[in-house]
Amino acid sequence: MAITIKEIAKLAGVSKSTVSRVINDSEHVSDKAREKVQQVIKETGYVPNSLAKNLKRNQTDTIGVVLPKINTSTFSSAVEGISNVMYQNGYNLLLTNTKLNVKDEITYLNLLKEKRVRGILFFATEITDDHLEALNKIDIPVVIIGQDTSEIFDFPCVIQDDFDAAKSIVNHLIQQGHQDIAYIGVEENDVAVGQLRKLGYFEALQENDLKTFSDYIYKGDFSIESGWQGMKKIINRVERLPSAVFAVTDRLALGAIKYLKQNGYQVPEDISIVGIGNSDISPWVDPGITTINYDHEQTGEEASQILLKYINGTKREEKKVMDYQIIKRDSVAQI
Amino acid sequence: MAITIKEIAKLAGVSKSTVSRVINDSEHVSDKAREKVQQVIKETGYVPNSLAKNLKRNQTDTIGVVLPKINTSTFSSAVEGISNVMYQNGYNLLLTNTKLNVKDEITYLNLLKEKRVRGILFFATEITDDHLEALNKIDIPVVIIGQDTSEIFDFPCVIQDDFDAAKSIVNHLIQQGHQDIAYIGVEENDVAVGQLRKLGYFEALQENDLKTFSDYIYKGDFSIESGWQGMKKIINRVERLPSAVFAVTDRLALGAIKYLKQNGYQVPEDISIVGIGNSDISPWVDPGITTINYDHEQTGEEASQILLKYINGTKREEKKVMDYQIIKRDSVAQI
DNA sequence: TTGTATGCGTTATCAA
DNA sequence: TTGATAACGCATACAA
Repeated sequence: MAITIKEIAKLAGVSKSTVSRVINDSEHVSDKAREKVQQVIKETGYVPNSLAKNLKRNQTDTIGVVLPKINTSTFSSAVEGISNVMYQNGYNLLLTNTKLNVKDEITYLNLLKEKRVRGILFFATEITDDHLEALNKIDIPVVIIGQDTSEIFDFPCVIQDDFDAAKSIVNHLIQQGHQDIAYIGVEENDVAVGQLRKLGYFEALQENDLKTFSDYIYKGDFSIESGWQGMKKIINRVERLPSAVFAVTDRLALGAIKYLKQNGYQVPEDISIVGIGNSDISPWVDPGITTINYDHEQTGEEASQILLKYINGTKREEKKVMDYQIIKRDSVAQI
Repeated sequence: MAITIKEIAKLAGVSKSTVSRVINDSEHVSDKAREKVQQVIKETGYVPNSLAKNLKRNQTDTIGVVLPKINTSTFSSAVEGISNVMYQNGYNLLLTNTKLNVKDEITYLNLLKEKRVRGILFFATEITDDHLEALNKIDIPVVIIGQDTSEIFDFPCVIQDDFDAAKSIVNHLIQQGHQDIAYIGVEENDVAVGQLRKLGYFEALQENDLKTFSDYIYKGDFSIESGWQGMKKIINRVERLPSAVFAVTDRLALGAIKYLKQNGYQVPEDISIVGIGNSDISPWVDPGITTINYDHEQTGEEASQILLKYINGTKREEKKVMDYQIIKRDSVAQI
């Protein structure tokens, strides 16, 4: 059992109140008493019990983070950004990892409420009725990251413009002369990545009077392996080879490139490839991947700022759409 | 202000004690009272205040994690493993990110003490006198990850066998006929990566009566860019080209490969390259990188298990050296 | 400037 | 089976 304020008081020959005043840099403490108390604290290595402090103050300095997977650069970068901002503002991070298990999200939301966290940063993938119920009852400031929930919830959200970004990168392909563009994506329960990026792809094609074929469409998961598999499936079943491939993430693009190289195709000479996300390895692989850059760290920072405003009760932004840029590298050929 | 047990009691027409018993699945509650209380809890969305509970019980279910950088696959994978084990055992994670700032480590250690976390997982890079002082006073179970501190501290530690691993992979190069092997490493304040891996390199050379030249040695940081720079420096200053390069991480290897390809060298035909770490992208880049596999997720899990044992006061392992394997891919040629 | 007393929300002890 | 009450460690209003 750790040492308490009471014992410090006894050792220093003062009352608990005086010790408390010293700890909190309060006025009205004689230099003599202050010195004595500080000395005793140093000797004993006393550290105040923040449980008691927070109970008394009825608020904590902890921010809860709910995220689907930690070891993915998108999320870990965002957490990096979050920790930057939150630490500067005196908050700590309670991290909960749902491992892509949607049910756990509800569990964790309740856990965070139990912990009386000051606010919650919620990385959403899909939003179910259970989410609705849990979030509506939570009574804690929440900012949602990654999915546009502005029409469902009264909470602010921070999103990438997935639709526009996908459309832009596919348009870039079209501008380079590509007409037969295949698609390697993910399942559609993830609205932002699975649905919006696909819609962007279709819209770009449509606006340019281009057709797509079901042969050209592959949906898998988020793994690099899935990109490899997708490329394989497409290559093997297709009548006419696509001249370009739009992969909805850089990791998928990397897998696709690997398959092509292993099977004697040159990238971009034979087939061009683009991704989305600008993974940290994308400039370094061969060829460097042309992609959309989102600054995930900045997304985390932005979401944190919005949450802080929310907590402090000042103005409340409803929806923040993060910027993106096309990064042109060497995976696209002009034809 | 959230609703409290007192109000639940009033609404349910029972005493606080009865509500508490219902919450904690205690015996000695009539079905009628139980039902009534549960109903009120459901209606109000009441969630117990864990601050008060923990204060009363004088212990928390929180594990503190101190780590130098989140968005690095080594660390984020380890955190993934940690969250696996800790969640299963009913613990939550309080995450602190030092951003490679050693001074912050001390700050965070104190913060975690203030929070009365149940145990600490400490990812160490270097150990200073300040660390010694802080850790010796902490009075909370700590497990150190990544650096061998068994001779300095009375805390358990979980490490990779960096020396052996480096020696093995360099030996593999030698077995493939390489004699001129360059080194791309990191600064030596990081004992495990900066010192031990270099020592393993030297020892492998020495045991095989091979020489190295100062021209062959480059030390930078952990970025992919640094691998690129290192390769450039070595290529440009060397009299005789090395036939192989040992990079102390896969990311450094990736940077080195990029430089070589950009400058007309073929990997592995002209120069072979190996790394350490088996990054998730290493099988997918071109060529696939021959490397040492550490299972970081498992490292996190192992450290968590040890911490749990420590917390529960059962047997205490002093030092756990994690296993490794050589993964042979396509970045090494036989000569 | 200092100390005493009270309460934060919960659990646990004891008596009813 | 229930309820009143004390206690956890701290901050604070108030009295001295």
